[in-house]
Amino acid sequence: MIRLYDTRAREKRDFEPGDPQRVTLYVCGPTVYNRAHIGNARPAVVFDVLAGLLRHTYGADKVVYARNVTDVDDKIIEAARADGVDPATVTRRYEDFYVADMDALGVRPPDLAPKATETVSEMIAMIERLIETGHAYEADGHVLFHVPSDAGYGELGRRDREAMIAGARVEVASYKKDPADFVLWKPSADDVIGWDSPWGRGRPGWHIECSAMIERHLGTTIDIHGGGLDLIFPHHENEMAQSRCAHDGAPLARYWVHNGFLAMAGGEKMSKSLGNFVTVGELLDEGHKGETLRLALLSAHYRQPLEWSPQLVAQSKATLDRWYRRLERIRGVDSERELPAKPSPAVLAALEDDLNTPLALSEISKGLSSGPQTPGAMALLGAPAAWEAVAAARLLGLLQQDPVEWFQGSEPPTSDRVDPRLREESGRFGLGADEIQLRIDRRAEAKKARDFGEADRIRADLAAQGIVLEDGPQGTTWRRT
RNA sequence: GGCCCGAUGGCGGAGUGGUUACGCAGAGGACUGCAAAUCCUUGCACGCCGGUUCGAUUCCGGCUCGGGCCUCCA
Repeated sequence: MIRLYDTRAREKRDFEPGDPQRVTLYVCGPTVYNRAHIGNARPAVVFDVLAGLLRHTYGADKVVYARNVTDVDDKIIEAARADGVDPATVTRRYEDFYVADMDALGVRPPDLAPKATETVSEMIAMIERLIETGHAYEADGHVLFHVPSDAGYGELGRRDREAMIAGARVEVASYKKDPADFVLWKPSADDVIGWDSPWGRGRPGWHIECSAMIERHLGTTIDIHGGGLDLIFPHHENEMAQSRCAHDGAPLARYWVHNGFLAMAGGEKMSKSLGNFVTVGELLDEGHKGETLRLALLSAHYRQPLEWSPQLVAQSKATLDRWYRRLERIRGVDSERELPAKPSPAVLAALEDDLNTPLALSEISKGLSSGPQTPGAMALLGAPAAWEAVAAARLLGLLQQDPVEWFQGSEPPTSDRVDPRLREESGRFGLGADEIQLRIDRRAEAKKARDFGEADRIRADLAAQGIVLEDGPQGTTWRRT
């Protein structure tokens, strides 16, 4: 039984889907006008793990996971104007970056990635329904949702009317009937992207986008709606209100799941507006592997704050190095010897308890250490616990690579599409495998001649280029640091 | 100001009314020509003040500190 902390109930609840044959998950995706920072990647990774768990539990073909792309937004319009291009150029560019960045982090593509610009007619239809039922009104070219018309408003963010009005620091537009009313549709000037509508040429407000995309692709009431903590109010509150009012009171989602934030050194939230962020692309360009970043993101419980630091990344790398060595050992040298296994029950239990990834990771560590310690013996003898730990790691999107590739791979995942040859020439990847083997052979000869000075020189020279040699019973192996 | 979180060893980070987290780093040992890796051993903890209890890091209250939302933001 999966248990999830439901933001609306403010407690962990047993998860029961409306229809186990079709479990629906919707997560607010990126607004594509700039590069994703590592904090933006947290929900993508967290909900990727949740989707994986749901698929494991209900069957891969029983889960529908949608993560939208917001490709119409005032920030996009600004960015396009600044670059002198049209918005579609901006959104295409950054959507490609987003897909590549998430792929590097091992985030499996969602089943559906609906775009706001492709759902405008549904938004208009939903707005019309809201007007008909008295929950929205047209004013001064805008259409606004009338908050007092919805008795349930405020239940997610736990805000009463006074609090909302007191908190509204923004100047209240004169055309609003109530200070809490929010925009469903706004007019577009001639030189701004827009669509024809019963209220003139304009564009949708942010909140209606998600409501319409959910309705179209997943249905009236979905099982889980996810996103970052900061979306609770106003975004999700508004989404919830719109959908409920457009659907005769049917709730938008059975469970609301929100991830906590990443902080930078000093504990302050990482955010675009504060400028204290590091992008996924930058981290990849520094040579960090996507799986390392993924492990770092999963090292804290998803609702807890997580301070991003070089130490966190280094620690994650060290952990994965160890795990890959164990994988190498339990598997032996022959990759064909992989035994099929189910994820270990302890790891599943941890994940089922509100996605307790730190505990899950700890169980994986324990599992990988179990069984006979002789190379290859586990493959022959079974060592079920170790194999179950491997399967569990893979459920989390870790240990996806071949160990040889992990340690010796010359092609770190990269964000931009740079011709690999250019990087090779620039010395970026250092020595090739053949050259390294040549030096190892030369060192072996020196060792045989008991010329340890020369042997150590070769080793030190390689080390300076990021190549570590390890002498084992079967000879010398190497890896990149 | 309103609402809401958090505070665990050198660091990261779970968990629990009385017993072990786990990982990283450190120390000692084994192995090694020396290393690296690996294995063994090992030290180090529950913000402060009260309360409940036979017993609290764990429950309750208060305090302090930190953070988030209330405005675009994952």
